[in-house]
Amino acid sequence: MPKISDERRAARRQQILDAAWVCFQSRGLHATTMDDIIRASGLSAGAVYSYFRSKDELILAAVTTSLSGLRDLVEPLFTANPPPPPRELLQQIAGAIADFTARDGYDLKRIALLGWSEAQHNPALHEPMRDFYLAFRTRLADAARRWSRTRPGMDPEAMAKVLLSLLLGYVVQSAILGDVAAADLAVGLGGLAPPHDR
Amino acid sequence: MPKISDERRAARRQQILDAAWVCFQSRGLHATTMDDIIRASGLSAGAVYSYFRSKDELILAAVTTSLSGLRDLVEPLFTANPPPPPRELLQQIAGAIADFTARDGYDLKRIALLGWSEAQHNPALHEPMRDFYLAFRTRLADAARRWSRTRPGMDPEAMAKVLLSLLLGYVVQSAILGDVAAADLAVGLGGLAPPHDR
Amino acid sequence: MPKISDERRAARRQQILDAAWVCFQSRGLHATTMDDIIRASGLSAGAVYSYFRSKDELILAAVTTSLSGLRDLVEPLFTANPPPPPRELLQQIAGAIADFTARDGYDLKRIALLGWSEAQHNPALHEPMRDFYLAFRTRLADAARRWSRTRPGMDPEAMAKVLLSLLLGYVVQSAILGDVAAADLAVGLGGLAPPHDR
Amino acid sequence: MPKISDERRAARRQQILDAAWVCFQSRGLHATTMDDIIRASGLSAGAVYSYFRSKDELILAAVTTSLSGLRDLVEPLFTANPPPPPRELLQQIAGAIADFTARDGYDLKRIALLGWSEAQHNPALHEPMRDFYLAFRTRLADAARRWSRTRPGMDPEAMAKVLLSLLLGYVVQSAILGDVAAADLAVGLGGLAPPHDR
DNA sequence: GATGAATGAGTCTTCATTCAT
DNA sequence: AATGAATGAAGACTCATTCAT
Repeated sequence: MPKISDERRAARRQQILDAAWVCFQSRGLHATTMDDIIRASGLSAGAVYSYFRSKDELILAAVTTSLSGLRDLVEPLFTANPPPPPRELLQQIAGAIADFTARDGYDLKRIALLGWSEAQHNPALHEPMRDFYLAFRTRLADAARRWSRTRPGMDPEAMAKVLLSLLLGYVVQSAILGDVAAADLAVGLGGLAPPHDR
Repeated sequence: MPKISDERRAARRQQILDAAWVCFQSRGLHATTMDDIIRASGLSAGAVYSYFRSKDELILAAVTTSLSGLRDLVEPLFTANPPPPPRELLQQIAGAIADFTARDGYDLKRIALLGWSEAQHNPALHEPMRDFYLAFRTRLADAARRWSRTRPGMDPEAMAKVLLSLLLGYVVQSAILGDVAAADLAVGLGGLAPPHDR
Repeated sequence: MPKISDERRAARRQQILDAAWVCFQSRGLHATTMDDIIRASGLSAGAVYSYFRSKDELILAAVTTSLSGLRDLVEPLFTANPPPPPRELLQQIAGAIADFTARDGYDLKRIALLGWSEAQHNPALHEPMRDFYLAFRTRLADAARRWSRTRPGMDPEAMAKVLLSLLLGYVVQSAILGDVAAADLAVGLGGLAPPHDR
Repeated sequence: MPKISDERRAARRQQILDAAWVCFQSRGLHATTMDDIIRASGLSAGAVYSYFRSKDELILAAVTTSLSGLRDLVEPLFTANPPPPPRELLQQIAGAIADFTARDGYDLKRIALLGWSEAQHNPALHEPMRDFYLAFRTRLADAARRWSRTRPGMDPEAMAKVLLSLLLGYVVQSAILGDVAAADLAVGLGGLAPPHDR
């Protein structure tokens, strides 16, 4: 076979990555064997290893690819000026996460947990993940800063931390309990916060 | 009469469980070998296996023990009548999680991620975990219900989902970004919610 | 099984080493698979790996063990005072090498070639081998120095180099052509050297 | 008519062989992968395989080519009539081996060890090698026979074995200890042999 | 003719678990 | 009851070779 085109190469890579996602999701990162992925990808061991040097590299690629896919989905939501009010923005992002999930048959929410867990002991994974969530939180803080203009005295950083927690927690709760909808966040948030408490 | 008293047995079990936690935390659930745990526990392979039939059983015990430890810590916070206002309760629980973490040198927040991840593919783990968080959320809904009395029109179930998300997300964010304090939740929550958004 | 005695451990090690020698000799260092050795040793993979951490370590042990075995056999030949004349010493050492060979069914001469070859690209092997042959040559130079007393003007270092070459070359020639006896060295040496040439 | 001229074919073959030598020397026969050679040769896998059917064939060609290269270098030394005296001939041959070594950046002495080692388990390699050294020794015996005319009672065959041993051992000692010069052989030989011993 | 992507059998090594002593 | 040596199935990865383009 002569030199393969770049698109073909990229397509093969994606084909392997997709196979990996499916396996990772159904068996977990470590319980998935290379053989699982190889079989699922429909390629040979050698072919898979010519695209990804090791299982670790495959895990890294799978997680970072997923991260950047999520970013592409969420990024547009931050361009509105002025930003939608907190609860609406929250619902939009949570909705985007849920949509991403539906795509291609694997559940981002469940897979996110795998990545977070792995990142605890895998610095090569932790670093890009940290960068991603930091950048994400910065976006949220930007929005919070603009909300705060109309009502001073707020702490945009803390608001961003709360918003991010809400989203991350939504993912966890969905993965474990499975009965949380994006809309619940907005609705539930309405009942909390001042002036009700205290 | 057993050659080894029940207390001694329980102590041995805990000794193994502690060793397992330390290993799990620093290496991850799957990357930790039984040999790691055996060595860390200071016992022999046979001894460890006489207390836990398999690695899976050890993982299960480690996770459920940790879950019930957390419950014991959080439970008292729900007994106050009337319950503290949302933001205060939130901070108390988050504080308890952080305290639990500090205990014994292992970080519950980081370990929680391992358990959630594992539970995605381990039904024996998923079930008790689901039960735990469901019970936890019920507690939160109870509190929400009582808050709602003074101000009707709220949705206690949705409020509980938001509170739980906030707490779970706090754990994730702490584990990945590491710069979130229990107090941030209360502060940040103040800036969100009505009447500001719309 | 309780703790194994040191002798038993050493015996097991030797058992594996013997199996390795047989395989190495008949298949070569690299063409021998760990599975070959495992099967030949009559133990399990895990058992073999509990005695030798890797194939490289096994190769190293096999070669250095053989080297020190040879040393033990040759060392006594250097204790005679005064040393036997060159041709006699040569024949004694070559004879010892041949004897070593006969022992236990593997041929040191053929195996030596494997070790030399491997040492070219394996520093961990090259170093002890270099040390061994350097020490060996020092012994030869000591003997040469004593011969030189009765007839000055000789160069003991060069004589040692020649003697060592003769012995090493005897091994190579035996391994490749197979028709050289220890006695040939002494006989043939008689025809060379002054005053005949020039 | 072939698309590629015979000279071009021969040049390509040599190009591959050269690449192989460089790889073999620096990594060893087995540790060198076909990919190493392919890359070093600057050709494609298919091209290399069109010149050599297998790695074994490449190894065989590399060794026999090297052997015949050495023969071409040494052969002229045997044409002198009468032959130079033993020590001088020895030094000339050893010098030729060293020169061959210097050529093209690979060291025949180190590579010879690889070939000898491989020949132990590779009959296709052992046979031509045996033939080569046998022929070489015959040349040496011829010379010895002529030396013996002036001084009867010598054993030309044994003398040839000693000379060959000396040369082979010189190669080994150079490869392992690296501090032997061609001249050492002649000098050292002077101190051995009768009438000193006995 | 040439290319180099793909193949897949085979290698080394690990590790949960057992059981003879 | 306790020990820890032994087991062996399985996993990640390599590499000589082929063949579609």
